[in-house]
Order: sequence, then C-alpha cells, then structure tokens
Amino acid sequence: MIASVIVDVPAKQTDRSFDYKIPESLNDVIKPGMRVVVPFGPRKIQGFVVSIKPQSDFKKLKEIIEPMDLYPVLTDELLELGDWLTDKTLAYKISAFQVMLPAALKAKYEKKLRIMPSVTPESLAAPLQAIFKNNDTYSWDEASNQGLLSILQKEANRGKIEVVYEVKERIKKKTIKYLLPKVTKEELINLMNEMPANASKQKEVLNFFIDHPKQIESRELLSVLGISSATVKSLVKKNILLEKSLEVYRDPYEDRKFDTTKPLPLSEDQEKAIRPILTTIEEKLQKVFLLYGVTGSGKTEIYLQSIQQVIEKGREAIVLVPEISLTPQMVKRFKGRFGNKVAVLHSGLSLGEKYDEWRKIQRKEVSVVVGARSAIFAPFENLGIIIIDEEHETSYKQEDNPRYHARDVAVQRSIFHRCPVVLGSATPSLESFARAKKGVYELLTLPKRMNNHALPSVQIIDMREELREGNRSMFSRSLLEGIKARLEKKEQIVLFLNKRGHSSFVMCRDCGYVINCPNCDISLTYHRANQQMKCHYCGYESFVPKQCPECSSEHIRYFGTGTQKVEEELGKILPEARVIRMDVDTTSRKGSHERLLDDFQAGKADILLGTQMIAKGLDFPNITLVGVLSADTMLHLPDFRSSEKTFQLLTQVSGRAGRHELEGEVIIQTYTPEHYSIELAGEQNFDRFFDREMMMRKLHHYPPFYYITLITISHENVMKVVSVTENIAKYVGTRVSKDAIILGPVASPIPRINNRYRYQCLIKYKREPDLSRILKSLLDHYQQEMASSGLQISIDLNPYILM
DNA sequence: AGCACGCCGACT
DNA sequence: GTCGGCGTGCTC
Repeated sequence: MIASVIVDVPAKQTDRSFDYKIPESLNDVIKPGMRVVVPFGPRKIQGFVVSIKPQSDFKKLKEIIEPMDLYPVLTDELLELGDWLTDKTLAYKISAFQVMLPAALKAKYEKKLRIMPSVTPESLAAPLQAIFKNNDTYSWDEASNQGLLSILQKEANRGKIEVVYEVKERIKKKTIKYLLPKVTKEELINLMNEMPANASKQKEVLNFFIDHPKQIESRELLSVLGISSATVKSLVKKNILLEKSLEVYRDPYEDRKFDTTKPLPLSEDQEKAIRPILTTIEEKLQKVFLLYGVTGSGKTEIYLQSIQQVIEKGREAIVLVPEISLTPQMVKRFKGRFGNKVAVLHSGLSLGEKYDEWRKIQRKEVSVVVGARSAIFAPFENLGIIIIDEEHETSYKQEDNPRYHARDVAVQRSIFHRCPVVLGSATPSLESFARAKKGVYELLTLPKRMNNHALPSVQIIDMREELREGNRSMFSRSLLEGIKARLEKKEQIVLFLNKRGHSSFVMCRDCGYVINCPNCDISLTYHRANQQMKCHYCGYESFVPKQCPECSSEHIRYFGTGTQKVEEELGKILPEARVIRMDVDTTSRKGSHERLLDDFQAGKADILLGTQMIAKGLDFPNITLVGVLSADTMLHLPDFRSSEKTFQLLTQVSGRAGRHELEGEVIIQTYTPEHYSIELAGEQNFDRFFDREMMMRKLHHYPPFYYITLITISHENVMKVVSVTENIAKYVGTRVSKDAIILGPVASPIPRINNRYRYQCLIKYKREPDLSRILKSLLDHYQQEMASSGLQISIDLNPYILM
C-alpha cells in the first residue's frame, strides 16, 4: 500500500503530499492521521499520513522508515479541518496540522556524523581520533563550531564517516518506577535468612517487603530505608523484586482539591436562555447562539448546565476562555462541577503538562476541555457543544500562520458534529452582534444581574478640568475621595491602569527625545528588573544613557504611567492604604497570580492595582469602587476597532464593582469624555454603542460591512519594499471587482522591525469569491524572490491587528 | 527548509 | 589546475 504524506517542510514547493511505500511489516499499522518518519532527499524528517491508497503515479517510491505513533494523532475530522484551515488562511498544510497538536509532538531533528562500523578511530585524521575513540557519533553543530567540518568531509569522501539524520520526540512520557516482591512472604523470610550477614541493606529491604507486600514507588523506598539504588538493583537482578514503570500524567492541579458544586437553580432569564441551547443539544442540530448577558448575569451557570446535558448524552464539550482569564478561579468552577472529567489547556503549562492534558482528551478520559484558543482543536470525536466565553476577545485570533480565528474553527467543527456553538459576552463583538441581529446567530439575552443586583453607578471625570483647577496628580479629586471613603469603611478598591498604548519608555524631559530601537521604528521599553531597555520586536537591549543623546541633558528618565509609579504615588498620598500590585512584573512567577488574588480576597489589602489582567473574572464581594486611571490610552491607536476595544474594556472593568450585596461605584478618568465609546461605556449602554459604532463602520467601509485583508511586505531595502507593494496593489487592483477598495501602498504603523522595512496594502471588499485564488497566484509569483532575496509577504484575511 | 549540483573568480 | 562563492532546482 501507498501512503500520501505531508512532510514537515514549511515551504511553497513542498506544500503538497508525497507518496511513500508502506513496508510489508507495517501494512496494518500505518493509518491516516499518524506521524511517520520518512526519507526526504538525503535527510529523514517527520510527516503526517493523510491518506492510504493502493497505487501511486510516482515510480521511484521510497519506503516509510517508521511510525511515530501507535494511534493516529489526527482524526479524520481534523485532517479534513486541516484542508479547510489551509484554504481559509493560505497557510501551509504542515503548519495547519502542527497548530492542531500540542507542541510536544513536533519533531526535533539532529544531524550527526558517525564513524563507519568497520573503521577504527586510529585510522582517521589525527584531530578526529580522540573524538571517535569513545563515541561513534559526533554532533554536526559541534563539528561546525570546532571548525572540523572540512576534515570530516574528507573522511566522508573516503567512506570512513557518514552523515546521519535523526528524528526525535520532543518529550518523553513521564513514568514512575515501582518495586514489588516477586515471591511470597514465606519465601522472602527464607531468602532473608539465607542471605550472608554482610548484605545488611538487602536484608532491610526484604524485611520491609515482608511487612509491606504491596508495590511501592522506588523513590519512596530509597528514602524511607536510606539506601542507594544499587541495593535494589541487585535484588531485582536476583529475581526477588520486580521493577515496573507506570506511565503517569503530569498533573498541574495534582495537589489541589476542588470543592464539588451542584447545579444552581436558574433565574427566569437564565431558564429562558438555556432552553434553546438544550433543545439544540437534544435534537443534534448545528446552531450558533450569541449569549449576550451583562457582567454578573450568570452566564457561567448556563455553560455548566449545558455541558451537564452534553455529558449525560455521552458527548463532549470544548470551552474556550481568553488566556488572560484562564485563572485558577475559572478552572475551579469547571473542575468543581465536573471533577476529573475536565482537562485544562493553557500557555502556563509546561510542554509535558500540555501534552498529558491533550492525551487525556485523545484517550477520552475526560469529556470537557477548558482552554485558550488552541483548545478548539481538542481531538474529541463526539462533540456536543462548543462554548466561547468572552467572545469579543481579540486573543481568539492567532496572529501568526495559520492566522485562524477560533470562532470560525468552532463553527466549522460544529457543522461536522451537529452541535451548538455558544458565544458568550457582556460586550459582544460588533461582527457577532450584527450577525445575531440579522438572524445568522440566535440571540439569547440576560439583561439583569443575578439576584437583581444593580449595575454600578458610573462617573466620568474630565482630567483636563482637573488640570485646569490645579490638580496635577494622576488621581482626580472624586477618585481620591472615593478611595478614602472606602478605606474608612473597610471596603475594597480596584484601580485599573490601561498600559497598552504607552508602556514605560525612556524620554528626555528637556527636549522630548524618546529612545528608540536602532533596528526597529519603535521606542524601547524600560525593564525595571535589570535596569535595561528592551525592544519588544527584535530583542535589542541596552542600558539607559546618562545623558540625552540629542541635547546632552541629564534629565533623562523612564516615563509612562506604569503601575509601579501609581503605587509610589499612592504610598505618598495614602500611606495607610495596603496595595497589591498586579502586572507582568509581579505575576511572572508560577502561582503568584493566584496568591495575590487570594491575599486580596482574604482582605490583606485595600487596593488592587493592575493592568489588563484584572479586567476580567474578578468576583469579590467587598469591591465597591473601581477606578480607571486613564480611559483613553488605547483610543488613539491606529486601529478601526479602537473604539470598540475601549468600550469593551471599560464595561468589563466596571463590572468588577458591586457584584454582591454592597453597591458598586465606578470612576473613569479621561481626557476625552465626549468620545462616544467612553460616554456610552459610562451609561453601560451597549445597544446605543452598537448603533453608533455600526454607523462609523459603514461610513468608513470597515467590518462588519466589509471584509478586509491585509498584505504586509517587508525587506531590508526600502526601495524594494515600495516597488513590490506598488506592484501588488496594482496586481490585486486589476483583478478584484470594482466594488473593492484598495488602500496603499502605505508604510506599516511600525515601519521597520529588525532592520526590515514594512509596507502594507489593505483590501476592503464585500464579495470576492476569487480573492483567495488571486492571493495564491500572487504568492506563487513572488515565490523565488521570497526564497532567495529575503522578501517577505504575509497575508492576513480578516486581520485583528493592523500593524 | 536543507541539500546537491553547477558554474565562475582568487589562490597554492 | 582547485577551492569555494552562492544562484537554481529538487525532495516521493
């Protein structure tokens, strides 16, 4: 039989299947969806079997070397989904497969030099003798570093050395070694008595097993008896003890207990919202629901009870949660309800932990997966529901190849499995809400908070006014009063700082000169930890200069209203307030995120000060004031979604206040109070915001009225970039319909990264069935230049970041 | 992406 | 005459 294989070479020319003969011995072993090792040119590489057929058009077939899996890692559905994904994103097939699997399954390659078996080290050139004296292989990279390649090549030509390629697994399955007696208790006693007197340690071991005949983890035995593994080894050799390895999962939540929860009684609104979902599950229909419920309206309980129903039907559930809110709190809610039927996938896990969670899914040992974006590819075969929480979050769009949106994948998979997709949000994306209004999605609404708690009152403070009245601090008078009042009443405060847009850069106070990266047109970010400035795009690092390079002033210092600065300021004005700061610096260590939140919940602090990461999911009864220090930092980004993002963020943050008995208050500080996204966030009026923003989008030909596609071209030479971009704009322009609008060529918002100049071209269109084909031929046309002269063309159909 | 093959310049 | 530069084209 013949296997069609997609090889692990991400390039235009190899983006197709290659046929291999399946060796006789592997005839019923090799299945579609398996990883295999195949010869490719002179090398050995990994590949995915996509299909098996009786014959091939190709004559000189090579054989598959070996399978890498016992069972396929990709189901038929996922293989098919790979085709769909490559079609939608113009990515390589191999990248599509790779993105669907845990990184642990990606092959690692090694290139080595090996001395031929019949050759003795002494017969090699002098510098090589020592190397091959004790080893028969030597790493290629090492040889290259030592400058030994040319000698080795000569030996290779004489047939004394050969080049070997190896394909290796990235990680091993974790095993634990156990020991148990191989003989009966009586025999153990006999054996012990027969042992020579000097074998005291071995006697101890036997004695132990006489009292404890069950198997024990060998590590534990060694530490209990204080013996070395040599003692055990000899007993194993004598066939008295048996050593066995058991495969175990690396369980990131191993030592945690989750209190079990029972389904809560639903409110009338919840009841009304869940009914259509349950019916859809019951009738095995494919349908997309938009669950639009204000913050604190009980969306999670709807998710939980829908999943309950799915599990009872013997089917499986995928729950997507934005990375940032995939906190232990969130995990607790699912593990609490469904116990060990839940797998969790997020970026905080190690490679091995992710792999193990994935294997639980593959082996159907769990029926629910809670995870970030990539969990949408969980290899379930009987999906009953897909839930995407915080549906509007932009992190569901992957920003490198394949540039997929988890929402689109969810819909595609739901069609295959005939199951509902539930998109939940308090501030739905414009795209989804528009679709719900058109009837493409079914809209479910939860208009009220649980137990009828009122939404917090929101006050918008004009910081220009504050400045005019002589208040130069970062806290308005109202906010300061509010904080003081809460401190007195022993209630808690959340202060939110939106750092995006202007993170901590270094600027000269005299001339305004900002220190930029020498390779990229972007300011360097100050890192307090090592007192250095770093470029987030190319990794360039340097120390803060003592003097301004422009005007030689010494008043050069680190700028930007960072959380540390706010913390300092708070310490000056309100020294009695206890503050917990949460940002990348304080939460980088594993588990620190959770610890800080626990401390805050336990009342060990009055104020929680943080960035993005505290905008979601916090649900503490004692928070009665939320302050947003500057609402408009992200409003001025060059992005047509900036208003939408601002509105969503403000609404989310506001939702942190007054979720329980105590009433909440929100204070938003801004320099542009008249902007509709801020004004309407203040009113918590999504519907008016929606209408208003839709008008803007229509006016400027943006989604959801138009589709957009972004082409970014980069090269070391500016002239080259400009001319290629011009040609591309022209090429596309003559091929699309006249309703399409082409913007560009223009320089990208970040015009240079890592010394490569970047230009872009944006296509807006309503209906271009041929666009995909046009773009593919475009890539074909530039294929050689992209391979040889370092030209890069990236295409994003439906981009979320326009930079 | 690698890697081999192949065709031109500066060296013992 | 040969070592080595990197353009070109192939990999079942």
